[in-house]
Parts: sequence; C-alpha cells; structure tokens
Amino acid sequence: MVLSKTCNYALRASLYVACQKNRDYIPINEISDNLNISFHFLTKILQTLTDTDIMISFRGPKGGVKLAKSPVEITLYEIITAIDGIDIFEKCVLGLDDCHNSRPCPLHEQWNGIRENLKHIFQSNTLELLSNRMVTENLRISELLIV
Amino acid sequence: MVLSKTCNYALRASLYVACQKNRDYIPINEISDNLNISFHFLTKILQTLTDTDIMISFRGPKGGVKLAKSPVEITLYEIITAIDGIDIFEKCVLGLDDCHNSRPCPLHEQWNGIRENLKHIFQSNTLELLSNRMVTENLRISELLIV
DNA sequence: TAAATTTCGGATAGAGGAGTCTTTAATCGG
DNA sequence: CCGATTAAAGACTCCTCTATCCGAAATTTA
Repeated sequence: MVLSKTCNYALRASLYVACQKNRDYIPINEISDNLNISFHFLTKILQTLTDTDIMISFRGPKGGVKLAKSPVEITLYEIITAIDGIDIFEKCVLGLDDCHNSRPCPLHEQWNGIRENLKHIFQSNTLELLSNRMVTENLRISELLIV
Repeated sequence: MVLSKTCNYALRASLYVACQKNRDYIPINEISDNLNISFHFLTKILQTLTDTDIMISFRGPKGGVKLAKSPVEITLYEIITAIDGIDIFEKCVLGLDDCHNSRPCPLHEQWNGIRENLKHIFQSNTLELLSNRMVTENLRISELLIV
C-alpha cells in the first residue's frame, strides 16, 4: 500500500475529529469505537499527532483530542509526513539514493509526474474541505455503517 | 515508499538482464555484483520471478537467469504485481475494505486518478522500451558508476 | 567419474511496523 | 478529600519485511 496502516488510521481519525464541529475535546475511545480501530494503538498514533502540533490533547474527564489549529490550515500532506515521513514524496521509484537529473534512472521523468500528482492531491485537500464534503456527499471513513 | 525494497531489486535486476542482449543465461552473482545487491537475497527474489514465469533459470556452469519471453512482452506492472501484489493498484487510499462508488471515501474520486496514472506508467513501460532508452540516454539502475 | 559452477530451498536472524497492556498522572463530580 | 474517569507514557509482544547463510541438487567441463 502507498500509505501505511498507521497513516490510514491517522487520516481517518483526523477527519473524524474535523467533522465534530462545535465540540471541544473528543475522547479517543469514541474515535476508536466509531472507526473500529484498536483504542491503545490509536492512542499511540494520536500521540504522534500531538507531538507534531497537529492536535492538542487534554487529560481527565472531558478530555480527549482536538485539532491544534483551524481545519482550513491542516492538509493531508502534513498528517502523512508526520506519520510516514516524506519518502513517498521524494524517493526514487527504483530506490536509487542519488537519482537526479544529471544521471537519472529510466523512470525518473515519468515518476516526477506521479510524484507531483501525489503531492498535489494531499497538499490541496485540507481537513476543512474534506469534512465539508463528507457531510454534503454522504462520504465515509469507516467500514461501519453507523458513521 | 511506494514500492518495496524487494520490488526495487526485482525491477533493477530485470532491467539489467534485459540490457544483456545476445547473451544467454546471466549468472546471478554478476547481477548482484553490478547492482550492489546481496547475492543470496537477489537469488530469492529471482526465484519468485521464475515461479511467476517472468524469468527462466538454469543451474550449473553457464547457468543463471534469462527472460522467459521477449522483453517487448514484459511490463513493469507484471514484475511489480509478482513481488508486491496488486494492493497499490487496487486498494482504497484510506485502507477501507469496500470503498466503491456507492459509498466512497472522501478521496475516492481523486485517488482513482492517481491509481490510473500508476497503472499506466507501469503497464506502458516494457523492459524492451526501458532497456533501449537506457543505452541511448545513458540512464542507470545502480548506485555504482560502472554500470 | 570427479571437480567446479550455479540455482534451489529451507533455516535463521535483525529491524521496524502493528498492536496490547500496565502504570502513572491529571481532572472532575460528589 | 475520595473515587471515578480519562489521557500520557512506556514496556512489551507479535508479525512481516529484509537480509543472510548453508547444504542439497543439477549441470557442465575436464
């Protein structure tokens, strides 16, 4: 898969949180229940997102996580690189360490195109954009029907 | 990374073999030396390619591997799916199991575009095409300068 | 037939990703 | 203040991917 499982979970959890407008902190168990993700594993993933200033967490009753800034400012690219790093956006498709224009691999030019597509799709989609579309178009981020 | 390391090695080894026209079987140690890949590991990878009828192997002196059919007929797609499977060409980018048009994820439409790009770039590039370009355009498949 | 070359195939081990569990700390309601 | 609730942090397990190693089998050459 292009994105790791961990990254899938991070994106879906972030979208879930973004959809809960007018609420403050969202408990992690609510997210893990609704998205059908292991609670403990999700806790770990969200910890990474708070470490990278994408979310803010709060302990105790009425605690949970919320977005650290406006969903308008959070792109999928930011979340993906926080979890999986930048390799998929930067590395040579054949794995060569210094594959640049002066002595490229046979796929160099064509892969640049794909790379730009990937960057564009993830950089242009913000949590705001997608959470709005989710409501109006009945889109989903869970296998479960209830969400 | 989009492709696994194993898959990188498989592609580079296949391209190496494709470049050796007018030769019969190519010893695996020659390939591993020139591409700077562990001999034992490459052996295993090429075994998968022979199991999937992309290459033919032959034991003993003057043995090695060669392409099982004309390089015109071997696409990168074929090699990639033999090693990594079809997940990158088929799975939902958010990892949802049954993400189809009737109830799609928020990225469904846009990801279909990327998916088609990926399929196209790997299905349209044959070993013949790329090995020819490697010769005429001085392209490389190894970190080493000698290849 | 003996020696050399080469792939085959199974065993093994390390690294990192995926997932679980426990303890600790903070906060709130009563 | 006490007990319940909730997240943080870290230790731990499991599994897959990556990589290595070695003996066995096959083939050629002399």
